[in-house]
Amino acid sequence: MVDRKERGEGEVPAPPWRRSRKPPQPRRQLSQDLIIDTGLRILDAEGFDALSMRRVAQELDTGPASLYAHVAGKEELLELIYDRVLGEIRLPERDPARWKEQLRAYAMEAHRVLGAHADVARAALATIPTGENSIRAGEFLFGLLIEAGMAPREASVAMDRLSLYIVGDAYEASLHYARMRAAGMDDPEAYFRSFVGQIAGYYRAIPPERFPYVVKHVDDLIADDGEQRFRYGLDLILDGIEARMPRDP
Amino acid sequence: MVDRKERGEGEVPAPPWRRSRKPPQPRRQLSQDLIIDTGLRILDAEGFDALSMRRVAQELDTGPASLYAHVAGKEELLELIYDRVLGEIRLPERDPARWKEQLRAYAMEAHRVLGAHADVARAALATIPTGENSIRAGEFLFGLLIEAGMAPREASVAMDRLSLYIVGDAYEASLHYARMRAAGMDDPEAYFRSFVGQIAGYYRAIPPERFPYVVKHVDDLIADDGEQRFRYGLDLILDGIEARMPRDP
DNA sequence: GTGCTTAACGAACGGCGTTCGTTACGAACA
DNA sequence: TGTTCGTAACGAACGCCGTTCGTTAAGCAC
Repeated sequence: MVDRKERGEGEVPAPPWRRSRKPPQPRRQLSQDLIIDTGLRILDAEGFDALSMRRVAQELDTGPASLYAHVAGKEELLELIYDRVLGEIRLPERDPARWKEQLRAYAMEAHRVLGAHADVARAALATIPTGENSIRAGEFLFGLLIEAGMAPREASVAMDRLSLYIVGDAYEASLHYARMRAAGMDDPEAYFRSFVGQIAGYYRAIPPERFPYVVKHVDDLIADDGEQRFRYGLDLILDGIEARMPRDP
Repeated sequence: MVDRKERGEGEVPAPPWRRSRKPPQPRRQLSQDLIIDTGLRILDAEGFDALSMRRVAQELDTGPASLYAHVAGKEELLELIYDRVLGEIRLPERDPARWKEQLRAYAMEAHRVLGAHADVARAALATIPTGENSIRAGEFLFGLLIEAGMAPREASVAMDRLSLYIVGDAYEASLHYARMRAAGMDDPEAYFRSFVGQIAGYYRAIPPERFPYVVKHVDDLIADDGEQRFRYGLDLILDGIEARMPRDP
């Protein structure tokens, strides 16, 4: 069956069972890095729910199957994206004398980075920290606590709890972010006000004889924003760690 | 190809265009409660990923569409299940003099309940607490802190951070549970040992010149189990709160 | 130039949440 | 008692999803 292409009059179409010899495709060059970048871009721009293997593939002008040569699956992709974001965390030289200050600075920096890539936190909690940057952060925290005088075994748990707090808070924040997006808004400020208003209205409507404190202090329940809450909880934890440092005061 | 059922020879099937007048269906009686119960049962038995609208419907011998008369969608179903589980938390009479003790007991009780329904925590973080039982718990914590002398505005944040810690920890634990299930195991003890072994092996294989503390103290990093870690972090937070109670020391 | 490894790919599978339009039950009403 | 009617139940379908299979073709070693 010869198919003559290009302006031959009365061109006979190739029979359907004869698969066309493929138009000259340039064959995109994929790589794990490229896939991670693309995934992160989608995550930032459209949110966690929009991130799918198909969506990534589409962005790269290919089919979903092509990704599997570079990435084991969606879960691994999420872990890789997470570790890439962790790489944005800047770590100072360790200075054990100022351990508390440095621990706070680390937490705020991590909080900032996870906030900048809001939905990455949704991938974070699902992950066991085995990436390069994850270990890098772990070494920093672990080393800092040990050098400050804490026993390694205790330092391990303290580091773990601090990390859980940071990621847990970021996760919660990302859910609000998702709700905002779902509501079609894009100004966090406006969303915060509308959300807080809704909650306040709801709380004010519940029976005060059963839940007197909640109803009475609605305004206090919604007073602080995410940033202030994060700092408060962070200080709780840091003070607790300080109290456990040997020979501190 | 006629398949004649059960010894009635040559039974003529109804013509396809004549829709059968419906066999006498009892028409199951659905209800929101029944749906929540079923969902929780699936969650406990098969895990978060197994919970789907279709799976719930199948369990109730119906189609997924039938559920939507009682439940707005999957998200609402998850919130309802979560609130139901919160209902299992037993709350004591408030005794402000023993606020710290009661706060710890609450945390351990909540931890226990969320542990008993492992994957519910996966639904919990995604939820904004508006359920009856959620408010009940909030009223308890909020009231306890205020009666113990904390300003309502600060009590609000402290309660929020404590709750985040409890749920965040449960969420993390549930992910390990899911991994265990995915690995085909069903003994948490055995899983814990195998998991810890893997992590230890991995950490021991990383370059010690770059990550000296992590490599040197691998054994300390994997020493404590989830229960011990939870208590440690809980005490960090409670001590921090105590330090902020007016005229306490 | 030839063989071989392997990235890229098209198509399909089974599952998902949700919606649409229809059916028939049971209560309200005549 | 007979009829109407709101609505729970439902079957089917839509448009997604993650992943796998088998094929194709590009680039490299020889």
